[in-house]
Amino acid sequence: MARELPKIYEPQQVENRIYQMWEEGGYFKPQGKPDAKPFTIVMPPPNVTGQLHMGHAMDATLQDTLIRFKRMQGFDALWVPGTDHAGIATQIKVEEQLRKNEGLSRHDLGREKFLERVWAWKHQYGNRIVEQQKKLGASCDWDRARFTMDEGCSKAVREVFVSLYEKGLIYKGSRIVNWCPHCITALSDAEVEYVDKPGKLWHLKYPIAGEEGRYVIVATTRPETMLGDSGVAVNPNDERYQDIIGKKCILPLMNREIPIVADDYVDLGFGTGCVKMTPAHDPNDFEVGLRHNLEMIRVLDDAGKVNELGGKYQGMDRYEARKAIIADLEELGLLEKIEDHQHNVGTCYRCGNDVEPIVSAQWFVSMKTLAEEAIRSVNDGETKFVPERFTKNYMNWMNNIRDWCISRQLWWGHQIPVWYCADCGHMTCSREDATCCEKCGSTHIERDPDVLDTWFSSALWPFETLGWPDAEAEDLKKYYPTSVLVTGYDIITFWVSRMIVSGLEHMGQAPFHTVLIHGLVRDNLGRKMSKSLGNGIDPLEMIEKYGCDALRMNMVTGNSPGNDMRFYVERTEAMRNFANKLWNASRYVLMNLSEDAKNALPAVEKLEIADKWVLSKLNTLIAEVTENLEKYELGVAVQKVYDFIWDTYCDWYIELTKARLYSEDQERKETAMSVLVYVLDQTLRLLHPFMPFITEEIWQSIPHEGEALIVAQWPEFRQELAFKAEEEQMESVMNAIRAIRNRRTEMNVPPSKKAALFVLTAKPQIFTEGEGFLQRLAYADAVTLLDTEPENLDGMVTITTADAKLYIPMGQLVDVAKELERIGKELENARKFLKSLDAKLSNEKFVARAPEAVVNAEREKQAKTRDLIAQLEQSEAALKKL
RNA sequence: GGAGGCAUAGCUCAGCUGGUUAGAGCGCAUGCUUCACACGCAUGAGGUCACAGGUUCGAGUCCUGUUGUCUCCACCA
Repeated sequence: MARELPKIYEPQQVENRIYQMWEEGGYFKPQGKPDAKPFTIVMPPPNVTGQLHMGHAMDATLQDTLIRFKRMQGFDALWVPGTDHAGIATQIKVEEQLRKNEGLSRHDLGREKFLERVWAWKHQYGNRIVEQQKKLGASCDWDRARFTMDEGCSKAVREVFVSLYEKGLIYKGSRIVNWCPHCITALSDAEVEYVDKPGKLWHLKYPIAGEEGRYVIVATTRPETMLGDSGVAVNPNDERYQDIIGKKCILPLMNREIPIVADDYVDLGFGTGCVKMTPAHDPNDFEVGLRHNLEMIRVLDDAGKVNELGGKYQGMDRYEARKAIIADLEELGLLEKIEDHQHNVGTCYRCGNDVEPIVSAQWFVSMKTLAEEAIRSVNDGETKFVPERFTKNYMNWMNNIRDWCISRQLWWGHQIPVWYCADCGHMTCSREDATCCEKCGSTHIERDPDVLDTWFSSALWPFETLGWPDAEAEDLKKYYPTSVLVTGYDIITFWVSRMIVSGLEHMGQAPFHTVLIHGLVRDNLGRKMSKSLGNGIDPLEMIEKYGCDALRMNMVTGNSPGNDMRFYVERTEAMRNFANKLWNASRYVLMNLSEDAKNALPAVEKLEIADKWVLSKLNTLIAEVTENLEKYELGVAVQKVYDFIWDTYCDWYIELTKARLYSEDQERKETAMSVLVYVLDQTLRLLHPFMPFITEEIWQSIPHEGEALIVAQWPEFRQELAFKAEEEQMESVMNAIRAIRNRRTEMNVPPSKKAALFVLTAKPQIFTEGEGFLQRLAYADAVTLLDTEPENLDGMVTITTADAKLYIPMGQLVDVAKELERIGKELENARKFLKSLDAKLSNEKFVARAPEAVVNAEREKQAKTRDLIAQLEQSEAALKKL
């Protein structure tokens, strides 16, 4: 059992082996007893094209920590993994490859052949991200892994589309959509990134029809759209323009008569107060156009070039056309002025090109009624956000909901299940692939070429992964609704809110009761990690260098839910050091362990004060950590475990046991060993959700029952191990020890030299009980324990700690003046503190209203501080005599 | 324009429902090869908890305002 362990912990030697052991042991599958409550998490599916980044590391760590915690608590814990087909991202990736390797575009191959290529790509590379997640220690049930384009998900998507269509919640309509002329597809609102850019505001003169020499002046940032103008609008309350409302003006260059209308949309204060209306190329103009029956003239094609309605500008791209139009207007004297204008330009989140609002026929989900239910559900507390403030975020979006454009002009994705009849024009929307028109029976039908927005399938994730639409699927019945959803705040609207909507609509129940939101991982300057900045830190590299456990610890320590985190390699390093600390503490235990040692606590009578102290502290730790984890305060929980291991267990308890371990007293030695092993075992359990690998590795080496730590039982508070009194006594001993060390350091006493500090304690029994340990800790040879007060106090300085008095022979003081100064400072502090306590305690209101415990504590402090001051004064006086 | 976050030690951040003389990691200073660990041990320096008010016996913690900073949503031609 006591095997030779290397001095330095080497995660690389351990992690893969342990992970394999877990996987082969089937421990990632739900482990609950038949009556166990389920605890389910569905993993936010990463893109198949994805490369593991710090965001994934954060995501996975939090989820894995929760799952492992609940698994150990005895829940039937299930973590469902999967990947997302990621429409545009994947398609572009394969297209790029195609172009690079074969010089072909997707059109050269044709839809069917191209899709074969994408699938081939998926089969070759799609598992990469999964393998990378395993490096994070993710304990997902990989056998249940799903892909948003697999058969089951496709069925779910089809079912949802058709059923929403049948309910009239999906419709095809002309709307202004965000169009990317480079990617040649519509983008949802969320896929547009607004970038502040310097631009120009061109003031154009439109002649008023029939009134020679009179103009309206309109301002625009996109003059090329004037080709499609079908009106000019002013505010109905604008006194400047009352007389021209209802008149017409001549659209320059196109020589078209367009009406001047009045609409509230126009802001009196901006520009000239006259706005050109281009209903086909601006969302606001579109709305105004509908109200006033303005013509919809689309002048740009899908690639952003001027089309046949653009007169002589046909064929130019939008920027060329802009130049040409400005030049022409200037020549005609119709360019009033040009102003610099800073404005927010929508750009494609993929390619970065300016988005062009274009009117086109797209599919939409009517969100209004769906959103109402989603709002109600969260209001009723069926789903809670942690931290709570993100509820506002969610509500804000839901309350201002707009219809969701779900069609994308791509090939990779779920193709829209609608067929158009060439003969009667009817649309057939069907769960099965249609072979003929459902209305006229014609076989001249053609399927809609568009595919669905990737988020359309992601929105179904919590139930499609569990077997839906098969309502009888076992997993669905058992694990839906899921428990917690863990994700970053950046996709609350994209994803979380849409899952809530779909869960309520199709399952009749919100998909999870808690949404745990985390922040973004930023670089050490606070910037987002991104490819273009090249400031990303590769989690796999960190794992290779410091170990997975260290990286995971970095993700949870010192971070609170919803807040961003700056990534400091130093922190990972610190966590690596912590792993090593734990490793060596365990080595110490194992080295001293006898062959036949068992993991059982000795009888209470045999426990010594230090044992009771550590057990009692452990007890508190268990209660607190469990509570923190249940409240999703992972950062607080892990900090406590960390402190316990390093401070309580290593720096104090292990040191306290040394005297016994190296003594001849076999019984005392065994007691200490048993407690050492017991506390280590319990601590490993508490730490396991955070640092799964090293804890499992160590746990396998110490005496244990059960197969693996991953499925071991979570520790519980044990009333019989709460030793309040001993805990306090031990703390007082520790304070004395600290004071001794402090004196020694201040007096520059080298360890080899006796400091000749004499300790008298108010509780001598504490000190006499385990002589050995005090000596050791205080550099024993330098301390003499006294049973009674020294008879002659002359030549002694007295220092008082909470429960002990330290007598220091003057001769040992290196510098009397320095010591006097120190005492002076301490006195000053103590007097100040006492004054504040006196004031507090003489305040009747405080005594009357504060809880008794608080008042008593203050009284106690007051007494102690008085004592302290007296002792300090005594020392001061003694020193002054010298 | 609307909403929200953050502001605590040199740096990065914890601090739960208000209650010890405010904490950690890193960094810094001093000493230490003490028989688990120098990826270590010990000791220490360093903070009017952004500013101004308010509530309270009591505020880093709750409320209001100010300043700085970041983010989300909407997007004005």
